[in-house]
Amino acid sequence: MGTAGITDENLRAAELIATALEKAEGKLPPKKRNLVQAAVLCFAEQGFAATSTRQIAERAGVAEATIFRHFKNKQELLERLVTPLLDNLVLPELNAQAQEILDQMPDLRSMLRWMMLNRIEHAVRFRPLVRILLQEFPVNSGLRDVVQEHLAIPVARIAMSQLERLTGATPWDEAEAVRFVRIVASTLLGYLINRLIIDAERQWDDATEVEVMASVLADGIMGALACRK
Amino acid sequence: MGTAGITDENLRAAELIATALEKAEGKLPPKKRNLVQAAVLCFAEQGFAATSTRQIAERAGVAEATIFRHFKNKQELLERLVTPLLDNLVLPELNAQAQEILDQMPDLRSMLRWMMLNRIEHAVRFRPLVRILLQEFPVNSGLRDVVQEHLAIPVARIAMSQLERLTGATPWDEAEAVRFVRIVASTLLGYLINRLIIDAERQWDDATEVEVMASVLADGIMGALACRK
DNA sequence: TTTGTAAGTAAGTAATCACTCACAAAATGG
DNA sequence: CCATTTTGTGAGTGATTACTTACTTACAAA
Repeated sequence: MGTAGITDENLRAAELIATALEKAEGKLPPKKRNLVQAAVLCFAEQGFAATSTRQIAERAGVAEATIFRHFKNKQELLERLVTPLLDNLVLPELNAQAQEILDQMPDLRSMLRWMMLNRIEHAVRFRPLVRILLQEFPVNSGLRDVVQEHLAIPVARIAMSQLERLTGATPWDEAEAVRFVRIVASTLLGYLINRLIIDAERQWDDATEVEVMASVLADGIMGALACRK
Repeated sequence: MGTAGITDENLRAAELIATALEKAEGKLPPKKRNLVQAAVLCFAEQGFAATSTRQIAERAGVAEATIFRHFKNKQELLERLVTPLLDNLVLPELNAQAQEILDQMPDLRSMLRWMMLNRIEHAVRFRPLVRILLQEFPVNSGLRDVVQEHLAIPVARIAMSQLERLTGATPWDEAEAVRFVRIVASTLLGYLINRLIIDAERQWDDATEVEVMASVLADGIMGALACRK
């Protein structure tokens, strides 16, 4: 079955997300755990506004009122799903493990290659969460703020320092660096949209794809810096 | 006022969209025209699912029933907004005017520069439409099909032929070319998301931004092709 | 055993949803 | 002028919405 694999993967991802949430909030009561998993799947499949609380409750095998025992409203259910995950899962791992490895990368191309593979791996594991973020980002200003503060800003900070270290560009032009970071982030984001949403069924060879992206980006950025001089 | 400018721009864009729609469907009855404009604005601001038919009708100064006089349901209202615009506005202009100019571009970098500036200009003019497409793309499969068939495929075809002409790469590796097209499209899309959604208030100097993007991409792609040999 | 609290729910609430219908006004064509 | 079609609407439809209330059950500490 074409989609069955992805459905299975999403189920596993939802469990992963619930477990990750427990690390932030302490052990969840069983029905609250079910609720979280069901909500993740519904929001990812249909979007936030198109998902009803009744639907979430049914999928979780729980009474609708149980949702409002644990979350004050639907919006809070969404944000309490996303925020702790970004804070307790994406960021610490980014700051601790990744920072060290990144600092050992000898050149821009290796750094980009490792960073992209690492991010893709995570996005695939937490696919439903990524879908929710992509969908709700433009329309849900509460969520947009969360993503900006808890994801975009810290990531940009790390990216800037790595770029400064590896390009050896002096004097350091911050405005231009922001443009480079945006190009790299856009390339990765565009790949993820293809990989996770548009063409999720296809067998993707991440290593090959990343090799091309890292090569183009590293060459391009180095070239742009060189001809400025 | 910070947002007032954008609100005004959106109002003008909605009129533009309605006028463009008239080229496809013939002159619209006045209230239908109002409805189209109101729907565009509501969908762009809040998303499709979060917008009620009542809200659209009120904004258009029209009875709710009038919507269903002209459109068989809410989903059809959305698709009848998007499809004719892509077909009668984006595509012909892309095929006729642009193809000639593109063919005269001497190198990859100039081609990318012109193409990106051209697309950005259009995206800014039709900002609400772009927002709708970005928002509903992941969640609305009907709309996704429309965008794929009426936008992505034709655009990719043109991009591939230009890339083949300007890189002078032989033998021509189609799989690799798709990757290049994806990187270029991702870069442009990422810029548009920043420019139109995340940081819409800011004064953007498109020429400068495009110069950097075109430079990085052209250098990167040429470099990647060269070191393959 | 008592007491307090957290977890869970059946049965509601009023409001809102997309959509229909019967009918009037206006435009159109002969 | 009449006949027909198009455009527009007020007043509804039943279904569904997010959320509440009053209540029971489970469980742990005193």
